[in-house]
Amino acid sequence: MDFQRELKSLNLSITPVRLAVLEGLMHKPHSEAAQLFEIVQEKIQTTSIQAVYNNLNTLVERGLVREIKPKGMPSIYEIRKGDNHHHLVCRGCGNIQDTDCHDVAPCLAPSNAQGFRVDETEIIFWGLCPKCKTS
Amino acid sequence: MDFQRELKSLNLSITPVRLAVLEGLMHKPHSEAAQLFEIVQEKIQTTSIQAVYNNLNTLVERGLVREIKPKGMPSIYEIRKGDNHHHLVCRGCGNIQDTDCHDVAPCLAPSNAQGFRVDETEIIFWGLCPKCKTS
DNA sequence: TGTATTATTTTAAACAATAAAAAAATTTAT
DNA sequence: ATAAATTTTTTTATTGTTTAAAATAATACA
Repeated sequence: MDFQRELKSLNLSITPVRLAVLEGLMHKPHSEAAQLFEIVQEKIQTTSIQAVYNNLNTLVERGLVREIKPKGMPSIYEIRKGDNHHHLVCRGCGNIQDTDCHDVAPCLAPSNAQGFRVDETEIIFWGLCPKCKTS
Repeated sequence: MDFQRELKSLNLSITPVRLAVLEGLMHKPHSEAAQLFEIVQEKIQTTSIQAVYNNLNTLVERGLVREIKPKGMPSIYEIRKGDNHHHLVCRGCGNIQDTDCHDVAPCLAPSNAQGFRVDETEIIFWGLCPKCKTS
């Protein structure tokens, strides 16, 4: 994925921190800000968590990154792909997995939108992952 | 709804604060903790927000109350009903509305559970409410 | 009624995220 | 290539939400 090109097309400056955030997300999807900060820090020792938050926020605003905020956990982030996938979240250990949306319809249409203009459907499947299931 | 009976069957003490929290939720669903605190305070002037949080947490644990945490907003709470309804959330003003689940299947079955034992499907429809849509 | 348990109050603290402003880097236009 | 304008980063501080801990009070149970 050519992040430089992506950034340029969004009129965002190409900076080392920004690229490191995107590469970090590419490499470790579902990372939270603090984890990304550690990853970025390996490349850029002088960086700050504030820079990570700043970048995550602008990238989310511009639609390049998706933020998911399961309750009880800090926000986690992933590169936004063209697909419409959802998430499996383990109540035990917080492990998060992608799961494809098998049908577009239920994802776009609430049974009664009550006048809302819906632009996104967020689905979280809560449960226990294979490991936590047995213990 | 007989909250006293409900609490008793869960082996929870029946206390004024706890009843006021439940009545508050009954009366104003989708309230956040701070709002509930105000409501409870009208009846019990000496109460604390900590008591509200404590009670919300135990009620959520015991399954009597549901917590929804849309990103960018504090948790909001509602009495858990037998149904499997979902939520419309306005990006503009934070307004939250219930919407029925028109089909059980998509709510229970991810296309690929990857070994997870799924026990709940949480769906948030994001968009703009009628008011925010026009402005 | 007395004892054990549970809840409440109070005070403090943790945690996640945002705010603001100066310094530095990047982009744009010359 | 350079200067000016813009954007980003760093640094420091702060906010907002929620949790923690311990003493006090209330409730439940025998």
